[in-house]
Amino acid sequence: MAVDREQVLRAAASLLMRKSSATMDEVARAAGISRATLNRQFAGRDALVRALEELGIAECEAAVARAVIDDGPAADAVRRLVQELEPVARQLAFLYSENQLFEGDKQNAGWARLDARLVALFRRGQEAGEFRIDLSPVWLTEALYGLLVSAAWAVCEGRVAPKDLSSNVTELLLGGALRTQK
Amino acid sequence: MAVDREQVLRAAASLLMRKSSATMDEVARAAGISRATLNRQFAGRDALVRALEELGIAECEAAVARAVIDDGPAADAVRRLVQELEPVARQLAFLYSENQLFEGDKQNAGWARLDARLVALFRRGQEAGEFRIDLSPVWLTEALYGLLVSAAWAVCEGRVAPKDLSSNVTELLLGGALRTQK
DNA sequence: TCATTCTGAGACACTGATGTCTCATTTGAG
DNA sequence: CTCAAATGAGACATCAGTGTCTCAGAATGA
Repeated sequence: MAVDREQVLRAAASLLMRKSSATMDEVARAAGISRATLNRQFAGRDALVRALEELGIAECEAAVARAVIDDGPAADAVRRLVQELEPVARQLAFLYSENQLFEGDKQNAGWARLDARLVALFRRGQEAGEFRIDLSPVWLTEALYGLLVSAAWAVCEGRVAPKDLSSNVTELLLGGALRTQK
Repeated sequence: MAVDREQVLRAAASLLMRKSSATMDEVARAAGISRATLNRQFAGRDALVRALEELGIAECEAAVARAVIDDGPAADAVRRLVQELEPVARQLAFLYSENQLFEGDKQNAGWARLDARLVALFRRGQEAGEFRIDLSPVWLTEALYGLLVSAAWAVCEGRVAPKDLSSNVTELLLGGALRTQK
């Protein structure tokens, strides 16, 4: 028995990303368990979404850790980061559209921690002369999230090849669309 | 009397962007009308969202037309486009998270028309040697949407100044985060 | 083997949103 | 002013989703 809690969360994320209005019954069926068991694991839909958020944050933080973003050139750090973040992109896309998470006044502090890490990375790149200074680190952080989510959607709809996801995000974020002579 | 249908739609968009789970009653109150009248104007929540989508598409197409994206350098066309698209960004952000719109098999053809226009713009830029060719026009289009939505969110949460929205999107999309010698 | 624990299926009541209706009131045109 | 049209407020039934419960059956471990 022993329901694999994490597997349930992954199935839920996968379904909810495509259909955020999915029923608890649909979520349960997608996870291969019964609605009763789903309710035993997560006390209500809200708790499920919160757990999803918690898992997403944890995986993002793990990705940040693996990418060792404080070492070496900031541009390379961004490349590693996006690479590591790629598997989390789908879940991020769901959480991104779940703005219910951000309207309460008890937002998960994990996002602030993550933001701080990324903002620090971009600021480091600016201070090292790698990144332009007319775009604020906060905006660059938001843009990174946004591009990641957009790319996940595009892949999900078959408009972009999965293998191109990470390079697309990285190249656009760092280099932009214009041709430049480096 | 004569309820201003468009004003109702704008109020609904403004509310639904922040709280996509808002009740029809809340929407009505936000628009300054009664729930009965709201239901007289839009037969059900679904019809309301569809009308919102229709309005969003129309405004985007109007913005595209005003930006005359087929004239002059593609980069300048993108700048004009983002400038014109800025007022629609909030509504776009709502529609972007309303993935219910895209799961049915009767998607609004307006999106395809818009996509085609933008894809053509980026392709033109590539053929003119302005844009790099290792990022597909489809991806650049998705990235434009994504950055616009991210920026709208960032502004909405006070992380980015409203006046910087358009330049942030344009600069990042075209030039990227790296410092380059042009 | 037995006992414990967990699961699945179904039934149940409850809640909240929705759509519809009525009726008094207000608005605006003629 | 007069009247038709539209609005607001409220009541109402309906419905889908939810959370809880029970019970039988399966899995697990001693």
